[in-house]
Amino acid sequence: MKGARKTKDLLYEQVARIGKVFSSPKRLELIELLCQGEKTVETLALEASISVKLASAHLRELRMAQLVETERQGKNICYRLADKAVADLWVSVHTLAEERLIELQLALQKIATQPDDLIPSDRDTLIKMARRGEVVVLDVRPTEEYLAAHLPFARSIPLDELRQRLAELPEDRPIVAYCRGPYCLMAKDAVELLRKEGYKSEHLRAGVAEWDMAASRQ
Amino acid sequence: MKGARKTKDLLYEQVARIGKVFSSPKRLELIELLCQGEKTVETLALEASISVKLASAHLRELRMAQLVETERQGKNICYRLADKAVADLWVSVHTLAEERLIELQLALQKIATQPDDLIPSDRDTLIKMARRGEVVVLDVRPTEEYLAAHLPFARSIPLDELRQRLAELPEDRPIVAYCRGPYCLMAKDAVELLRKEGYKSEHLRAGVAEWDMAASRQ
DNA sequence: AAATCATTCCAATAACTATTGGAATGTAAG
DNA sequence: CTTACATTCCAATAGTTATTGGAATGATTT
Repeated sequence: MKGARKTKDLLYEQVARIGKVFSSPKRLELIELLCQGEKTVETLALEASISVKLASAHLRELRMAQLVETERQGKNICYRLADKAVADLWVSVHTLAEERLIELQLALQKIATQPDDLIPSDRDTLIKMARRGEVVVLDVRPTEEYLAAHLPFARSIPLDELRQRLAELPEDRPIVAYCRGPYCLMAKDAVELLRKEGYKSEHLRAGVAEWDMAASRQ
Repeated sequence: MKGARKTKDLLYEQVARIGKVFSSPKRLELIELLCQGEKTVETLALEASISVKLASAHLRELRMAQLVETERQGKNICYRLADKAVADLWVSVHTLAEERLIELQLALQKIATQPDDLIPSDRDTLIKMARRGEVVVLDVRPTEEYLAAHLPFARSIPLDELRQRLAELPEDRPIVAYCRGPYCLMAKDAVELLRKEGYKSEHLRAGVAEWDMAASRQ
């Protein structure tokens, strides 16, 4: 049964191609960015704070593992996830990491804002309240990302416009801010700003990918 | 905002610890084995066709990523998955690999047995038929693995005892054999043996981990 | 057609990971 | 209490992967 061994090795090796992609912090960050919608190499490099060359090299890995697709748009090359299942796997991986790694839990606690009891943490209640206008769900990501996909009833004010556009937000209702996911700090910053300005505000850890995955699992 | 960059790097680095575990073929094989129940280092090394030392080194990685727990049992040390979510992630990873990688699809086709139309491929129907005794669901893994967990209504005959124990199987009903999962070749071998002996038989690609995950998702 | 721009390819080096041999640890059995 | 056994720890080497600089590609603009 020597052949069986070879066959198995081959199979696991193929699966490991996918695992390898998820083994580098910067690739994970790129995946999370791509979960927000398609982006050019330059944008990705900028958002992940790496050189364009390095981003290109990492994206090449993603491409070779068939996890992303590219499309030329004029001068630029756009990357997008090849399948929603890639976003789901990203969510599964970081969720397991959060469950198992104490170091990660501690690091996340540090960036958490004080919870606010007036705001529900469960999905269904939040949606119901947003529908009735009892809370404002606020997407603080860049506009393009909001346009690509957003939570139900969410309103878009990118973080860097928030200070100027405060007037658009009602002062009498709580604001639930969200961004790209638990490792994106924009929502945290938004909440801090809003609280300083006297708003009742709360940070939603989930981003669109996390929300979608939770929704499709019910 | 220099601190934000550092914080993010730290977070993704933690998640990558989990990803790294899934980036080595041998570690994946060990995870799949551990999905079948707890096992000693020696057993794991033997089943994965690697040296005990190498197995120990890989298991150390799993332990450091908090994905497995150990317990001393006399002379031996037993490893087990720390959480069902680890098995789920293994299933998610190999499922995505099967969806995206053509090389893997081709390799799996080679080891697939001819399908048999009499046997349903969907879970609910299979269970219903097994309950009524219209098919025999046969677990061909070693007995301990069957005892740790098995599919509903499954009967246990380990592959290496199958030839001698053929008499236990009814000749008039189809036999659906399964083993550890899609990369385990035992069920395929069982089906080939059974067909040679005149039985109607079919190979179920899913193992217990795949079945459980599919069940909990409905 | 030349210049510009975004991106990739190639090659080199630095940093990490896998694998193996030998020594150490901790348990069990004589 | 000595020996045997299962496993891990440590150190060394071979093999991969990350990262960067410079050249090449392919599309747009002048």
